[in-house]
Amino acid sequence: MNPKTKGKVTIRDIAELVGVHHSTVSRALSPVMRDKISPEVVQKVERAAKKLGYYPNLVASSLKQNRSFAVGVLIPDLMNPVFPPMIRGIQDTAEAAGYTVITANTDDEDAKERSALAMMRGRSIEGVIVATARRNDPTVEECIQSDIPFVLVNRTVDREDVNAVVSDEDFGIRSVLDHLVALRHARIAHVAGPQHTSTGYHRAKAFTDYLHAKNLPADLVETTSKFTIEEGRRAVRSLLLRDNSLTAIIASNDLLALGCMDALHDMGVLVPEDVSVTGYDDILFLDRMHPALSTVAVPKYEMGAQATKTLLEIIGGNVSSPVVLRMQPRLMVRSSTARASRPG
Amino acid sequence: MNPKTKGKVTIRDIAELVGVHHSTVSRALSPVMRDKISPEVVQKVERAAKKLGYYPNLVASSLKQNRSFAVGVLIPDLMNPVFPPMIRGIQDTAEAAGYTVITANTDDEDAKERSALAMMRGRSIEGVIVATARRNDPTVEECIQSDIPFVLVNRTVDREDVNAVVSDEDFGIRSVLDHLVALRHARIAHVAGPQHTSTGYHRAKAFTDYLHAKNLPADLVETTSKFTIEEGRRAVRSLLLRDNSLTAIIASNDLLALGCMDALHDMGVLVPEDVSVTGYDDILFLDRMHPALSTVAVPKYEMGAQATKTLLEIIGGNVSSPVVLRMQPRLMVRSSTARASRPG
DNA sequence: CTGAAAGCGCTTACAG
DNA sequence: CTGAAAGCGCTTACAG
Repeated sequence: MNPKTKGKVTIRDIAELVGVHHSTVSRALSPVMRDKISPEVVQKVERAAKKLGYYPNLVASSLKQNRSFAVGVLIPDLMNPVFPPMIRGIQDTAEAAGYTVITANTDDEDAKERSALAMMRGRSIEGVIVATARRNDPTVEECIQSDIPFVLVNRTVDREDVNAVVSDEDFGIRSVLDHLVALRHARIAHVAGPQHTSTGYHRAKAFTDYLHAKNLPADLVETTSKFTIEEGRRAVRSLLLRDNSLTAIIASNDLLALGCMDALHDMGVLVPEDVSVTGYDDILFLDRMHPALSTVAVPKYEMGAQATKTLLEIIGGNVSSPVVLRMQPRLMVRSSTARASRPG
Repeated sequence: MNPKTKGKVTIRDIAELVGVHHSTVSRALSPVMRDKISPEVVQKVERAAKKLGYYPNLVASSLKQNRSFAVGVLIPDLMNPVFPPMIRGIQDTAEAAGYTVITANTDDEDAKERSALAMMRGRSIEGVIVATARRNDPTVEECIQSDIPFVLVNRTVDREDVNAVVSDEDFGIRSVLDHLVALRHARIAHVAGPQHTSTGYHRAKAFTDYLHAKNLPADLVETTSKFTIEEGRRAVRSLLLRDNSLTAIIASNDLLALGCMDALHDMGVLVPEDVSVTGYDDILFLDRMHPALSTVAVPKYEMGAQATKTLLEIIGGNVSSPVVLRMQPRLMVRSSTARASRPG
């Protein structure tokens, strides 16, 4: 049962027990080399391995093969509800391919990002999935410089020669605007996310582009410095101070939208009777809130899974030229949006 | 800038550049061995390392030292909102001590649990934090057998010679019952969690113990097979079929409570006017729901942090005798509980 | 089909 | 204070 404590059984112990060279044991245990070994020996080795409670030492194997079968993931904060589904998608896909994933939280701080990447490089990760990218990102530059395979997810960078899996922000924002316009809203505001992120930037751009195309005013934009509830509160107050004729607010993500609803509630403004509010991402439990937040659902799990598949292909050398994959998001109409209180 | 691509710079490259033996480089780069090397050499080595863009190969170092500076974490599912804060507590604490964490989802399936542990052992993790324990758990037995340092978190096992960080279930359930009794509830039901988990079991036990002590009936207990919303729905229907005089339901966790509220809503039973409902854990956004769920808050981040500290101490050889740490939970009264509709 | 040898990049007693 | 050697547990050309 427990022949040697501390899991110190090596390939040499098996070799000794079976009476062959340890290189033969190595081959017998390797799925790809196994067919070069006689079936009887393979069987003996397997039995002995089981009997001794052998676990292959992956770190020795990594060192020799110069592969770690590990990938890194950089996210801002695990506690932000957008990420768990994305990471689960990454983990499931990586694991199915025999890879381990190492996740690090950067809190969107440059120092943490650098040290996380350094740690990952030290662990010889074969590639990295980056969910923390800013439009101009030093970490991404480092990956390019150092030839580390990487795929961006959720956010991307301005340069277009990289692999990325993002949501189609333009489509998402247009769906929201179509919906709001159909509800007769004319004074629509935007609580924009940080402009150094592709999500914040492209959603804001989609917003103004749409309104300009329809000859509607696009002056009601308040930019935030972080995708947080607090920033959402602040933005709404500032917006209402500037112009209280607005009847709808499109927030750049759900957390900002939640902050908007909080502040509106505090000011006695009713959602959706007085003002409609929308979010983006479709995080957990939005449908149970009061009012239930209308939002744009992005396929978080699938994005993680897809990014991982792409990364694994790059690692495998199937060097498709860089491509950004735009996943189609879906408008979720719930009860935070209604007919405009003051139709345009 | 980029002297060698692919991060292949080794200690030998530095040695060559500086003109010393590679073992000297190793010493100069090691915080603990550094003082055995002349300051000038140390400086030269550091400069050369920076110039060449050197990253220490942690896998080689691990192999030699037989330490990996990595710990494993076993959780059921990252997407269950109880876990992200716990894992963040684990990651922050581990990282501060120079450790990397590898997380695996087991979906409470035995096969996944075993293969996850096998993978972690292969990666020479120095210890593991287990959030998936059943009261009688083969994985825990394996850790004991194999002398793998481990700490349980959230759930524990029946045997008491293990380290565990859990919430004080008895205290938590008593707080809820005190609150409900003060609101004049007399027919109180319990939607119990799976009895093979310590949380499900101890919360149920606390429930019946309390009522017995107060000479109140404790017959309204419905046991579920999983901590899920669906099981919560099912349990409530079954409970109401058995006895519709109940005025309050204590669910074993928040997900079950959410399911209870859903089913009650579908049946036209008002919460809290007709029936009060409570949860356990205090997951994200409960305060924004409708009605806001009263629950027992457990310090998830702190539990993760504490479990990690304990694990690191065990690894360090500071073998305090096994101790289970019971963190004090806190009753959060919100709007899903109110005065009994039919006082006892 | 199998063995013997070399080596992945480090660390660390052992000398000096 | 520094060098030379050995070795962590594997894998894999090279022979046979």
